[in-house]
Amino acid sequence: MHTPSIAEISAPPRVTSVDVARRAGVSQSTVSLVLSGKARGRISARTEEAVRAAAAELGYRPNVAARALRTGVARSVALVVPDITNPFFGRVLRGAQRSAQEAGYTVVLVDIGNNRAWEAASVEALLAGPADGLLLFEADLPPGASEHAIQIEMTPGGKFPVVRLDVEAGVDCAIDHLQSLGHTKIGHVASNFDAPTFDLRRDRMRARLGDDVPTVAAPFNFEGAKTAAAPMLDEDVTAVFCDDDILAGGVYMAARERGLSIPGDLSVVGFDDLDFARVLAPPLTTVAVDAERLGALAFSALAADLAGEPVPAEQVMPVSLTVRESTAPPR
Amino acid sequence: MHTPSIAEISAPPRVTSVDVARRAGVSQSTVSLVLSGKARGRISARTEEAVRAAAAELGYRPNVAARALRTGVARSVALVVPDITNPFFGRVLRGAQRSAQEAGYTVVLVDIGNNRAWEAASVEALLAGPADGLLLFEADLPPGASEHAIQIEMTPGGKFPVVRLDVEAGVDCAIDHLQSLGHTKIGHVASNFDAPTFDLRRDRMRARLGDDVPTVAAPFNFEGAKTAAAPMLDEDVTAVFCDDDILAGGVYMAARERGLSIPGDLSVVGFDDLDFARVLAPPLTTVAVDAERLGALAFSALAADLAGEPVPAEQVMPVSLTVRESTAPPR
DNA sequence: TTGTATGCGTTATCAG
DNA sequence: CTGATAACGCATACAA
Repeated sequence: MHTPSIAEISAPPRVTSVDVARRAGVSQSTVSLVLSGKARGRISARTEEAVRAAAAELGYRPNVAARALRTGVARSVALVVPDITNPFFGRVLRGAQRSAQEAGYTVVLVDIGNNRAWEAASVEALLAGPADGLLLFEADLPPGASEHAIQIEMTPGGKFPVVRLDVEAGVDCAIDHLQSLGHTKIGHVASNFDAPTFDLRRDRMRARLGDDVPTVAAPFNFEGAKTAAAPMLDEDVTAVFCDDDILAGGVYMAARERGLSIPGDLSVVGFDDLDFARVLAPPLTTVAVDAERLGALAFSALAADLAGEPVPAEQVMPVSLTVRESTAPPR
Repeated sequence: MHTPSIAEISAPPRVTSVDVARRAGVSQSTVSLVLSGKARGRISARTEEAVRAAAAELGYRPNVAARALRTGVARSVALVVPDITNPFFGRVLRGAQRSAQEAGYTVVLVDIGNNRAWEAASVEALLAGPADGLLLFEADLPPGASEHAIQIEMTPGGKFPVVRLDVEAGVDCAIDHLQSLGHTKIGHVASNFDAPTFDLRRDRMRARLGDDVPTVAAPFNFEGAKTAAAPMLDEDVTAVFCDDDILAGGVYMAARERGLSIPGDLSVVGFDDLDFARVLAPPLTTVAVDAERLGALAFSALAADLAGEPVPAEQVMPVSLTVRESTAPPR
């Protein structure tokens, strides 16, 4: 029976490897050896057992700061996203965290908050931080920021390996679907956010439908997308492809305002398959992507890089079209 | 002109305070004094200037691990949330981060992922981590996990101060609104997630409408909420109050499936005012809460606690009803 | 098989 | 006003 003293209760009972050593009747280095798994064939089973027991009894937890200082690695990576308020990035983060946890890593999130001014400060904080590597979502960083990074949803050719969605295939299956329904007048509700993934969408749309495909550029929120998309509804189009489900939501609002019915008067296709796509009326046809897997894959790539293993310059993840009720033949 | 050597480019140019000292022609301790702002009246202005200049030229960045080891504080806090995929928590995180950044803190996110099994592991990782304090959203932690914590959306009386929304006022204004419209038969679409904030809603509903208020308990996703809420639509109710907008989304889906019109056949009120509430058809009347401010307030409380300042046992934040088009008089 | 000694980069105490 | 010097807790080369 162990009766904790007042001191133990009120002060953080920081127990160190020295405490464990004392308790187990061995030296501190032995404790370190055992607890970092390097005891194989060096420490007797009996001693090892004693050390583990002492550590457990004392509730020993290695001090990460000390370990990081000594080894030079923090076993932590940073994930930089444009807007954590967007559920898509939440999923990416979750995937990265799940994968990281298995590898004994911690991922710290840096939310740019769609705020360019903020970005500098965020990155600053991050650089000062103990991240061994970076997961950059649609972000570039000052050169020299870190040796190890993976870029997500960027175009290859830069300094770091990239992991991205097969955006071209996404556009293709959306357009294929619309065309097979009989649509010939298709518009593009594009994102006004300057990121390579949206360039890819634009280029693919033009490749498929010509350089003069009707286009509007919309901001990444429902209200803004609604006003930006409105002019598109006056164009002579029977269907629109939206760069993102958020933008599609804006189109729904604009259509409602004008008394246009979806899909009767206008077919709509989104991108991402966010949760709310199914509660829209009618449920949105959209390009589904596995955001969690994207995050997990990005982390794996970074982990490999940190371990000194080779990492492919580009990995692309498949996407697929989820057909719901926002698309129908033109009338 | 400084021509970087190969080594400087390929290896992380980890510059330490010793390097700065050498460059400035002073001792390392002088550098430390200057750069941690403790130079007031101890170091000459000339020396201080020289040190700063050297630090800037070299791009010096204090090593956080070393600092944490020496001082025992990491200037970092952890935020534990049930589900980062929910935009609400994204907003809370952003608020906390904004506030933390101003105070020179970093916030690391721990996403429980609605996964009870995962929770233990997450918490484990977190405890090993360098967090000075904890922001716990709807979470309890093993006692002794940390000395310093703030609980968010919990009931007071526990070990830690709490910051929460004025849920009772939220329920009240929702019910007031519905009653003033003429509704007398009001149902409750409750969350089946076991958290104090939902107990509060339930209790308040009963206080207002009697213990036999028609109730269903629904899971926190559209599809699940839809099936759980369906039976409610067979009840003799003309309006429902939903514990959350997500649940309200489920009600929309169920209503659509049965050919019920909102608000004609059924008035619906949500809670949280998530972004998608406005793109629903019709736009959702809901209790608006300032999630970012909630996060910011929670961090401030924790910072005060860490600084040894007193923290109120409970802080409650106001909410307000946003009336849109999902509510109308019963017919 | 185990223990001793050393240093990671900082901060902080104390002499000078 | 400034410079030695001693920890902080851990990992590891080397000695025993």
